[in-house]
Amino acid sequence: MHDRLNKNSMAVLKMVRASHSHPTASEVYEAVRQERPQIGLASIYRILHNLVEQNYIKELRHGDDTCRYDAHTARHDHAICTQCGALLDIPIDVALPQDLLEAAAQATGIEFSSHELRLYGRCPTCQGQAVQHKTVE
Amino acid sequence: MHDRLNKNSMAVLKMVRASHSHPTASEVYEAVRQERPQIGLASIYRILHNLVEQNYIKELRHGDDTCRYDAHTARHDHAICTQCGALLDIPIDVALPQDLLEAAAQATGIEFSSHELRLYGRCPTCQGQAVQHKTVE
DNA sequence: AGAAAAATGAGAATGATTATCATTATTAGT
DNA sequence: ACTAATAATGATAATCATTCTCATTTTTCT
Repeated sequence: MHDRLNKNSMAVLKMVRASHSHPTASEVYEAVRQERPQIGLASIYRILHNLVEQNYIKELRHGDDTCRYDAHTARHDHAICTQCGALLDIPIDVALPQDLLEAAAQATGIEFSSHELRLYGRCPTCQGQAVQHKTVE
Repeated sequence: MHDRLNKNSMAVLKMVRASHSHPTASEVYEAVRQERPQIGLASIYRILHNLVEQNYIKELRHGDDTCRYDAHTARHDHAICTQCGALLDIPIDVALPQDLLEAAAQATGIEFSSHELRLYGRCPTCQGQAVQHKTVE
């Protein structure tokens, strides 16, 4: 565990930071290959795990079986499309009442440290597709 | 797609309902095998998917790579242990202000239909273990 | 009963992730 | 700078949850 990042790690971190679409390990691999063609997929996984452990990035999981990465490490909330599964960042700060969060935590006995709000519904793209679908048929 | 459940499906549903621990497909398989020893794992997966589709149960996913099932289909929130990954139901209704949810949905453009609050922190078991760990060492 | 349709289970296939390990790069001590 | 020790790398095999395939069995309908 070192503090300083080497070239491979820097390339991975830069890629995740540049992407706004929560890339998967494979997507990171394909993008980083452009700059560092000799890098292996195993290193991508290793480096992503290290970056998560060192808090440079966060790991995201939802519906599908691949996990995604996000360089936006500050606490924020997500919207999940019930049709296509897309995971969107909620771009505003949703200030939930602290007392409600604490009451909920107390009800389970956990030592409350953070939270996330998830909204479910059809994303703008899928709403558009649904309309188009109807008019076409 | 039928309305009526057959014996295998009933056995699976009963097991998921009886369990309070969000069982995985393998756990359901092992438990259902006791009553119906000839059942195959493929059927467990098929039946679980059908039950989800027919809204008898819900599928849950968090940190690990296995998906879990829950017969508690009413909207409710979860607490996730940051140490062991346990997913606990929050046993009270957390009434978040509707206007905040709607504002958040509007910010992403999704057609808001439901939501889930996730709390993160150490679960009671892990809190206990941490204390024990310290006194032992 | 008998034909058609659906469900079943055994095992193979898939696909993301992890482990292994020989090789290469980096660091530390002198 | 020179070597010994240590860590990082990448190719490939292994793992494991889940899905697919398909021949057989069960159910449904008449």
